[in-house]
Amino acid sequence: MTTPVLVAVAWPYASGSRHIGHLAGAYLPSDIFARQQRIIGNEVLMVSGSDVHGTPITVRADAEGVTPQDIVDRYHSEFLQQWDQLGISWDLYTTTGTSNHSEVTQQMFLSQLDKGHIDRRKSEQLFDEEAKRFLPDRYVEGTCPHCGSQDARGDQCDQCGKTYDAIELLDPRSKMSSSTPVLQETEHFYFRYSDFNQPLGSFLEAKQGWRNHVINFAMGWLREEGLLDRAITRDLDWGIKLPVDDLGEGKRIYVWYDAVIGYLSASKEWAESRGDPDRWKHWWHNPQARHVYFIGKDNIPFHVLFWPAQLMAVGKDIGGEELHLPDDVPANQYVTFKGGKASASRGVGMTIEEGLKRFQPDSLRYALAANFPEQADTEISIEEIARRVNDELVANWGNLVNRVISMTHKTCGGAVAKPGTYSEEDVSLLEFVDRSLEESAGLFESVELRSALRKGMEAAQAANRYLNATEPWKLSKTDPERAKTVLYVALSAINGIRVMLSPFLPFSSEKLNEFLGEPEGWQRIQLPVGLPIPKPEPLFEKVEI
RNA sequence: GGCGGCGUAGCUCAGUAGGUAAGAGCGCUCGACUCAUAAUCGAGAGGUCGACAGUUCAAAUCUGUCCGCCGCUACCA
Repeated sequence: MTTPVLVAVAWPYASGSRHIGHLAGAYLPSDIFARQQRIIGNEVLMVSGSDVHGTPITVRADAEGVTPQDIVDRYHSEFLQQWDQLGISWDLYTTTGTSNHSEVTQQMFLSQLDKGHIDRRKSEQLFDEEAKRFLPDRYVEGTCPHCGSQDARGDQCDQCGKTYDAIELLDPRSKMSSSTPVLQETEHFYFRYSDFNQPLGSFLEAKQGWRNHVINFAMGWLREEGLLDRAITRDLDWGIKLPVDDLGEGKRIYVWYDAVIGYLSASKEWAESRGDPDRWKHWWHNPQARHVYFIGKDNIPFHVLFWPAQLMAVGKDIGGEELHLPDDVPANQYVTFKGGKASASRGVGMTIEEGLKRFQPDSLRYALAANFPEQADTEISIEEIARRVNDELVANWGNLVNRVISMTHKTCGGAVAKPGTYSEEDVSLLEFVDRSLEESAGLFESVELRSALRKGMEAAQAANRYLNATEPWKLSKTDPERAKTVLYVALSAINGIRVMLSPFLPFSSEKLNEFLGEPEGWQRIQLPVGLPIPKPEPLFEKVEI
């Protein structure tokens, strides 16, 4: 039975280059999971896109003297190119800048407004008169009201660690113009997240098998003070227009309300583009569907609390049925470099571009997958990646394929030879491979990708061990028939292992598919006798650093 | 400050409901092999499981305190 699986992937912010941490946190795990789900026959819809709204983009645009759209275009095209190079298999990678996304966002907004889950409130905010802009906390600095530190950030003091509201800052300064911001009243729409504390509690309590840090974090948040209502509009001219004009000009829907809506709007866009506009309902109006969200841990509140609340709040207003809530949110923790969180802006770690410059895509994918921060923050470095590539990927899997193909040419004339009767060790190896396939399938279900990868590598190791034990290079002289059987078994093992590794290593797997054929399900299939095997060619290059 | 997490072999990490003498991969040492990108295979060395105290017949696993590190703390998303 096939299951419709929505693979929902965090929307990268088109405000700058993304780094290896983002890759290991969301984009790679989602792709690996999606590829495996496709092989086992599930109906995968994998969507994401560039998040084009938000203050950092407008600030950057101002700083460079270009338009926000220029910034968005620059990074969106950079992302597209990198996804292509990395083999990220989106069904749709779009942006939040489409008219479709605006429409869906406005539709949700109106529904929630109509149901009373959105209301209007006035507040006083810091306003930069020079830049003519209301200032998010992050763009204000000043003197800490607690410890007197001179350069405290707008929402938290790095010196004493205390948090506060930006309007409490003594001697506030705008980071945009260095002028002194003034308090100005403004009115905004608020989403009444507090309406959903109870339903969210029930929703989360019913969840089984979620990662500890995800469920702990969400439950903790609810238990502490529950969700507070949050303003979902801003005084901006960059963002989705409001579908009502109650607040006058100069207001836009704010990014963190609309970005998560991208999962739904992208699903609709995908359905529209394939000429089947209602197809999205197969995932969103289907209780049998499975929605898996791939995000970094910084995104947990948005996907485990805010987004489900927003979905609940529309009821049956979109498409006539309730919208499917998240089934699993296997958020990854952080990849760290020299103990610190990766950050492109602070120059910690490596951008995706640098990673691709140094390593082949499959090599980078392997090394990161082997180090996915699924349980805890995981330390990584260029040396670690190179080590994983040279001492594991090349030495174990790459070498296995190479040595077997090479021997197939020397003793079987470059084609799969007819095997004789299997010995005990032959059967035992193939059973090991088949068992590994089963076990890795289970690990994929629980999104334990690191362990799933290990299963494949263990099988490759078993095959290497088998070769050392059977010594087909000697048999070819003493017992050619037996040598052919051994090589048949070894090729059969490879035929199973490559299925297991293919979600992780799409490019090199494609090379194997060229002669072994596309995987037919999550299993090892019978190798046809006489199948031509191409000349050996290393699957992966060793890297030097 | 509050909340969450982490601290296990040289490195990167697993350790499921406390219970056989603490695991894996890589590295290292020794040995085997030579088909293979000096790759592979075997054996071995290596840890008072951050510290201290407690619960228990029994704790890396539970409790408390402490030390160190990281993240979040709602206007970064």
